Amino acid sequence: MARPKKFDEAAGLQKAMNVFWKKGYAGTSISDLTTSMEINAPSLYATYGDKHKLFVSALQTYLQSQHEWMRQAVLEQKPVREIIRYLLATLIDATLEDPERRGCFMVNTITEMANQDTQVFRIAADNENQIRSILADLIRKGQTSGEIASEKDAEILASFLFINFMGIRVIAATNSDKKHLHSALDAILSAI
Amino acid sequence: MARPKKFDEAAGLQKAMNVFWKKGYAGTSISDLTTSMEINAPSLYATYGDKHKLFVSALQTYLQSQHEWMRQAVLEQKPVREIIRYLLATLIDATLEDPERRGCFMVNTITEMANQDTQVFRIAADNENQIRSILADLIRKGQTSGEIASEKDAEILASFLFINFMGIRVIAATNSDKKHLHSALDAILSAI
DNA sequence: GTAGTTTTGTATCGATCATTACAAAACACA
DNA sequence: TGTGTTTTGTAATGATCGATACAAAACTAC
Repeated sequence: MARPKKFDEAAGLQKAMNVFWKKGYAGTSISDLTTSMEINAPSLYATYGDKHKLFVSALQTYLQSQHEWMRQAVLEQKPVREIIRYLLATLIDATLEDPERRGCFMVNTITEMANQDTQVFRIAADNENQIRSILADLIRKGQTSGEIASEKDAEILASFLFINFMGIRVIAATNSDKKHLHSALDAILSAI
Repeated sequence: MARPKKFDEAAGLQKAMNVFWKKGYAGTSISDLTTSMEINAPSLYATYGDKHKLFVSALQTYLQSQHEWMRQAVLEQKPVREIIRYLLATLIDATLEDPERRGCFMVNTITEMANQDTQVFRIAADNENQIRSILADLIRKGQTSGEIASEKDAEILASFLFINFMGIRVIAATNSDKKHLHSALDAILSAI
């Protein structure tokens, strides 16, 4: 019935995500996006809406893959502490191995816009709740199996872990000392 | 010999800092700055250089006050754990009480630009070294006084604390649950 | 007062910003 | 082979970007 699209919508969104991730919202121009996505501005607007809508879509794409990865890791049949160490260690390694050192797209977005963009603020708050919930479940699992002292408050430990997730993402953007970062994991785990 | 300046240079820098802190580097326009600083563009350029130079000056102003505050706190004649708790608690409260929820200017800058601006990268790395050094000294003080187990590695504990400083600054930008954030401090301190 | 120096205000620079009008191009279906 | 529909490419919109040219204004030193 009509001329078909020349590009893959999901692939374009992925490209957009990578640009926003690297340069931030304000630092990314439509020209940056059309160049990277290899489409024209009218196609971008027709397909993804305006810049802000595309940004939100890119962010949610990122969060989905992030959550999926975390849920996968949590399902593993391994000691809970090992899972937690794996999560933290993988965050460090991923950040250090990224040649562009982009850190965490969600953290970058929070620090850039959460205080000025209510939609972004809600997404960030929602993300925190989801991840804290995953972590709290994991800790409760460790408590029922006896790996973690059951007197401890799982919600608080989850918050503590979440703080360290965020902190590691920031530090690893400027500190390249892999050994040093990994050794901090021992301190983190000692609090659990 | 000449017409004197109508505005206070240091006060203008402070105003600029507050704007950059809230809106970030890319998100701040020269117009935003001249409006807030109540000077004209030519005065801004003549006094502070270009936008990037002004930004770096603002960031260094921020870091100086931050370091001064921390060095002051560390000098207090109180138990080391109390000092650490005070530092963390004050960070939480300051972030929550800021009506603009700007978080930490250094963290915001790292996540916005450290991967694209070598000067900012160096400033961030230098800041990390300074703060980690202050924290390591504090921990060593606690070890000589017997408050902290001397088997522990002071440098690693300092890194651990630094991670939590950064993490708290990010979280407190979107999570307003003061009680909850404060209760996470117990977990942090339990690792020391 | 006058000369010399610097800051100020105005007005503008070319470049780029996000967004869109418009028409040619490319397909599906008849 | 048309007809209808949607995407594409080009080109442009007004607005704003960072940065300055220029001259009037404001001060000090003489």
